[in-house]
Amino acid sequence: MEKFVDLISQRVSQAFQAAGFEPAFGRVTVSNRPDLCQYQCNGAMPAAKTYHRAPIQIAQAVAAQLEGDPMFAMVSAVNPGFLNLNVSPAFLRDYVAGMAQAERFGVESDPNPRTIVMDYGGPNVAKPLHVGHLRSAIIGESLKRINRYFGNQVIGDIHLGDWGLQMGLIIEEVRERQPELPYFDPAFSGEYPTEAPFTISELEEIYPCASAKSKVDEDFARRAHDATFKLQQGDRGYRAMWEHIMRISVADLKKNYANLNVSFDVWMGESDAQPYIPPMIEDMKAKGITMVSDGALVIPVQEESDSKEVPPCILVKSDGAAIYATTDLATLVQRMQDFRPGKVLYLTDKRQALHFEQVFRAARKAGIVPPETELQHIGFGTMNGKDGKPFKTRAGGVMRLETLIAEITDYIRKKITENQVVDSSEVEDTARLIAMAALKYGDLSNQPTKDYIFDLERFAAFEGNTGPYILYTIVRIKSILAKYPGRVQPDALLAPETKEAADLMLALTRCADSLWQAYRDCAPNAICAYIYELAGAANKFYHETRILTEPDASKQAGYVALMDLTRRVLEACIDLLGFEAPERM
RNA sequence: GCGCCAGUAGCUCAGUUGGAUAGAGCAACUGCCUUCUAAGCAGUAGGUCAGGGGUUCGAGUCCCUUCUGGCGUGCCA
Repeated sequence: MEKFVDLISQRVSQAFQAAGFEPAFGRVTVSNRPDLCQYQCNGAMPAAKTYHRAPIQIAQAVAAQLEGDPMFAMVSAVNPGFLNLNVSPAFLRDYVAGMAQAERFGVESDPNPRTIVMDYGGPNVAKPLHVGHLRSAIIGESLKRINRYFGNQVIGDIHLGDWGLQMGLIIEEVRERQPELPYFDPAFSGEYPTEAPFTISELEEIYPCASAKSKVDEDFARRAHDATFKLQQGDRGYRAMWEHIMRISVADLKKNYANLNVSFDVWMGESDAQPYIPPMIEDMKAKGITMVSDGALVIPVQEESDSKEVPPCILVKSDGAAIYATTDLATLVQRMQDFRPGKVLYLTDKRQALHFEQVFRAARKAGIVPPETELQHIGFGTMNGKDGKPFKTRAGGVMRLETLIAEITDYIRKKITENQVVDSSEVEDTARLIAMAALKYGDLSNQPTKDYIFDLERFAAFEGNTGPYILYTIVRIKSILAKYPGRVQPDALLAPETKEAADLMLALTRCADSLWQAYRDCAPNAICAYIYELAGAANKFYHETRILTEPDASKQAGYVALMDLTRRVLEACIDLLGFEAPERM
């Protein structure tokens, strides 16, 4: 379906043309003065410049063309040259009824869908997920769903950090603790044990311990580097140890992401890209785009138009080892080969912006991606504590994601238990759903690129602009629908008789605009802003209209149809954000 | 040093290609539950849009400049 505001714009553009002006001036927007009108067109003012006439005269001429049009209930030209518009109840009703019966509310897909590889999550194996991983997971999951909604084929790849120095650190630390293990015996030629010599919780303790040690103990740091190198050279024992680490860690990661309702289609990692590195580097050398600088092999990526200095992309460090840029490039080679994507979208902390700029330029120079394949990096901001500094536990450490989720869930569980609306058997599931809504809405309602302050009590509050408020609105509607004895008939919608009904319908018509904006700008926050507006309109209507006691059956059916469509739109939107609503709360 | 991002109500944030009186929420205060979930609704109060200059009929929005904060700036990821 054509967007509601576009239909109005088209009509007003015709009127501009009929009055002898460029139709392009007829663009209509949602009114910023809802007390005066529903929609406005400001085109008469720029047109005044072109045609050397007073803006109010132009507005009046256009208004005259629209006189009596069934689309509008009110058209007026006001000083200095605004065109104020109200749509007619019948026109509004028909559009909303069309939405109710259309597939996906009449929101059109992208006419040029692509295959999109999304790189998000990015956890390191053997390190517990912490709050720093939250944003990538939440924003990534939402963008994946939004891109799919518009018809793209999206492949979500977790891109595990499974090949860097941290693997050497872990291996070296395990060796210090258990030197007798066969993995460390170069003479050992038998089968390695199938059971890992550590559990997930031991593994999670080993890494921070080794990492701290490497910062004070130079000799240990050097041995960890050696271990990393040996692993990368394919040492049999180290490889077996690495596989243990991977198996245990990935199982734990899957569990944790499942708790967040975040999923990936592909569980590949840095290690999977390794085989692509040597041929890729040979190819780059053959193309003559590399050079040796300070002992490292690099690709210069500085461009004439740069206002800043862009350091070269390092492929091979002076010690002969690969670096993350190398791995990212090789991963790109792999992705082009496996998926032929039209777009590769990366979600990481915004501090990596320069790194991706370098990698993208190097990839273009090396011809790894064709010109038509888009490379995009979305750098998101940091999640800060109430003090405005990166979020920490009270003790000053990094907070684990599990802990954070448990804290929010506890807080919510306590509140819903006090309210006693939810059956005790449903408390746990309901608390989890509300906690997810609180956490995800709290994050997604901010612009992805900005830092934001995480405040448990604010996010989990049941009032104001929060996830729980949205859920509460849905639950209230569901409650009415459950008590309504008849069947919901989308076509029973009636033209609005009250301001509340008209405002709710107008809010519903804006669904497509918000979803498109979220899609175009990679901005789930546009959906949050929209459903907050829609939920507000729904609550006002709910408050002003008695539905279940309405004696007129056709009016009642109309109200129910309106409520049901509102519920469906809200539920579709929160699904795109990655959470869902309970039956009661 | 250079580059990028940010600065809007006490706090947390919106603010569409430049449009009318800069919007929400929280906190504060005031109303509304014998009636579909009051986790709601209605209202009051709260602003030098960091400062200064410029472009424009019109600037939170565009340009210049100053200040403040954050981040980045070749061998960590």
